[in-house]
Amino acid sequence: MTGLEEDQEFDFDFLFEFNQSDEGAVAAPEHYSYAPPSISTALPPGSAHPSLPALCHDLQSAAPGMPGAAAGQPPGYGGAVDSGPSGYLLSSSHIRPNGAPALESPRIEITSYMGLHHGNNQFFHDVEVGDVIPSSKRPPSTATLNLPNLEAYRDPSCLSPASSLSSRSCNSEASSYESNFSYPYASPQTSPWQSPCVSPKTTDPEEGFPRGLGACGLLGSPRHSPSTSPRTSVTEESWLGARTSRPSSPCNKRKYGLNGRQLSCSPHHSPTPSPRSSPRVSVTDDTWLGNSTQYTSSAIVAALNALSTDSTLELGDGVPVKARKTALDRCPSVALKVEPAGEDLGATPPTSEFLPEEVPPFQHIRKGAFCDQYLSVPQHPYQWARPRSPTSYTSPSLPALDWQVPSRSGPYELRIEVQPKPHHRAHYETEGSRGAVKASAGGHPSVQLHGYLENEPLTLQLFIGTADDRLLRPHAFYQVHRITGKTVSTTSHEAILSNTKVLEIPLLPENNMRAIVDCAGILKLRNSDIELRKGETDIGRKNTRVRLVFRVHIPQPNGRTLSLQVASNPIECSQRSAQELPLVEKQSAASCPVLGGKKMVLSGHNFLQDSKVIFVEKAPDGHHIWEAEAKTDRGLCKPNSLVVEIPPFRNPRITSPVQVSFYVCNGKRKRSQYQHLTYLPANAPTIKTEPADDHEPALTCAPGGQGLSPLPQPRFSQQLVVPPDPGSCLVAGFPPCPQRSTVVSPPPGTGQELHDLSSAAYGKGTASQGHGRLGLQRPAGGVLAVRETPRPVGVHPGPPQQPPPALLQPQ
DNA sequence: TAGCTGGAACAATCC
DNA sequence: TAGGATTGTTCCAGC
Repeated sequence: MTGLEEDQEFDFDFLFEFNQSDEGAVAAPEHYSYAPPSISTALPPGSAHPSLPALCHDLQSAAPGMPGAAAGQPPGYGGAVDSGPSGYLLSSSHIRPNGAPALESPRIEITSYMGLHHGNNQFFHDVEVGDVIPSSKRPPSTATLNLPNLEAYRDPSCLSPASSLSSRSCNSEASSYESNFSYPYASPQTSPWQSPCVSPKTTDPEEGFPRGLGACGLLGSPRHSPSTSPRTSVTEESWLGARTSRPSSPCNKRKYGLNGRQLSCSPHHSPTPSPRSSPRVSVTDDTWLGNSTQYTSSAIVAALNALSTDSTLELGDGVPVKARKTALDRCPSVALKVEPAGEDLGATPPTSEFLPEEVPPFQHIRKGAFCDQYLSVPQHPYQWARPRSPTSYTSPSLPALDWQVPSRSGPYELRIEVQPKPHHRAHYETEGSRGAVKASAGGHPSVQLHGYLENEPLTLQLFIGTADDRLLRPHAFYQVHRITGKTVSTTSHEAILSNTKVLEIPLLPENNMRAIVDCAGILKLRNSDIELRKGETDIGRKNTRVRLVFRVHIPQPNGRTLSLQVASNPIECSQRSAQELPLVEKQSAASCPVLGGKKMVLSGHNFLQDSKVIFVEKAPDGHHIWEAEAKTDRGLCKPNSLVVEIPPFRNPRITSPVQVSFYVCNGKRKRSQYQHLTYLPANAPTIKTEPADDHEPALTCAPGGQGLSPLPQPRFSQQLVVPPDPGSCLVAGFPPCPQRSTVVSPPPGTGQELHDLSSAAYGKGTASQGHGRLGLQRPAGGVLAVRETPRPVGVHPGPPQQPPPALLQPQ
């Protein structure tokens, strides 16, 4: 329980309410006991400048409580943000005549880094080549500060696949600093013009900038691409991916892909087709992601991030995923701190919000320099530029996207009123949009913030999150895609936060703080492109399940910002999977007497007459220690429902509830996600077994479930101050695997996260118990936040904040 | 015409 | 290692 104690401690200390004041910012670090200086230990000799710590880290990295974590993390978050940034920014804001940031001497590393970018950076290169944007137009400051971001952001979209050669090499080698930067030049094939940014559509004023600052503006994307491009999405979609033709797999899959229309006609492609020789765009990926930063200490990257004016802009791209996760993701928060405007990152309002006069130097840079990262919004009653109360909205720090944030706190609750359909075929960059995610019953998902009585509109953030057994985090292979058009009634903005595209939707008081999400599609990025990112450890194959993650940042009277988050039920995005894999959306029972025999109705999709339902008990290490096939009533089997008789548990003498998993199997490799069910001791009172529709959180959530619960009860009790959310646990059935595994059924957002946590812990049985990889934290507001520690970065020197892999890894 | 959709071909990868 | 099964990605066609 040592660990537990520590966690608990975190719980209370950890804040998700970010205080715009130093106090708040520092809070986290303090709790973590992070020693800003710790950075130095992690950073390369040169990078360990005192100033960096402040800039670089964020909360993410370490699981609080972990020794390693403590050492690594926080410096950045708290201290860094508050102290560092401001000062740092100030100084950095001064731009050198040449556009390079006026960094202070100690930051030699950074300076050099920047220099590299400047000189070698693809970004710059492109710009020059493209000749699209006069250098004069690019504010030096912007260029300097954003460079990393730009690059990162842009690479994917702008680089032509052709350039991949170099990228590949970079990838593989990832070794030399030079190699990184070299490819732009090295590869003659790289055609700056090809940048997706060139998409005709981009020409649209609205669309143009949005894509990311970097993407377009900074790139100065010529946009002269053939207007013929049929897909509007090109621009948007390409932002991330390497746009090109095919390459997904290591080899080009299709002959025609290279020769065919893609090359010749595809509007997406740059006017100047890239030589076949460079089949892959990966360069882009590498470039944008790992490129510049990959050779740099993550800390430096973070620092750069901090320098970046725009929180939304991130260096992350240039950083190995791992690093990115740990450092960059948080960057936003850090960056925000820097922003005086008082915009919170998450709620990041469009830059447009700031009036030039009002905008601090950086903001200026941010806005003027590059196009906004935000897409312009269609006319709508809601004014993005609508002024916000400066006093309350100044909180600079916001939780990184991979932080686990509760869905409810105090009087507020962010709730998904209408869940999305369990299936939504995502579209590739090479395809046209497949439309917005819809609700099962028709219409679209909707989200509402309850308990908010102010008149100020807020911003609802939406991004695509994972739906696996691990903690919720931005999905590496999917991005939210903004849908526009006549059929879309909801206005939205796009922003990029740590490599993750975020859709920002207004939550208006006049709409009861409810938003109908009819503007969000899902873009699939090629596995090969993502997997090639430095440090990316996730694999795309069969990783086709996502969740819509909604966040809102509520300004508090005390100047802090309260962040709430809720995740939808899982959504299967693969065409084939959606057609073939069984899917359990609901289960009529959450628990059953240990002797079994109880009938349970499963609702979902793709059930077959010969579908089998297998119950399994997993050991902490994930091994199945018991398996039993449930009897199914074939006569009652329908494509959307299945009736099974729960088999008796292997040990009829259990004295405490035991949670097991089960799945529907349609054949080899055609299994549903794990669902959960709790066996109750024979003499124990049945907690409750209700139809899934009832969304009974109970059962599993009952304290009695301790046996299964990976996490100490106290933890949950604190978090789950909230009544079980209907949409959560049991009901959400579908994939919620992890979530349900817990004994608690928290609200969709929070709960899920928590569940994940627990499940992870349970599954792994590792350190998670005590203070596993996750940091369970509790905001000042009393809300706990659980955060998954960053995935270990394979390639780079782990950011200082990185905790020991073992502890960090959820799975 | 552009955006959505459903379906399926083709190729890489897995088993 | 060969071959079938899967899965990912792209293309096509219809609405």
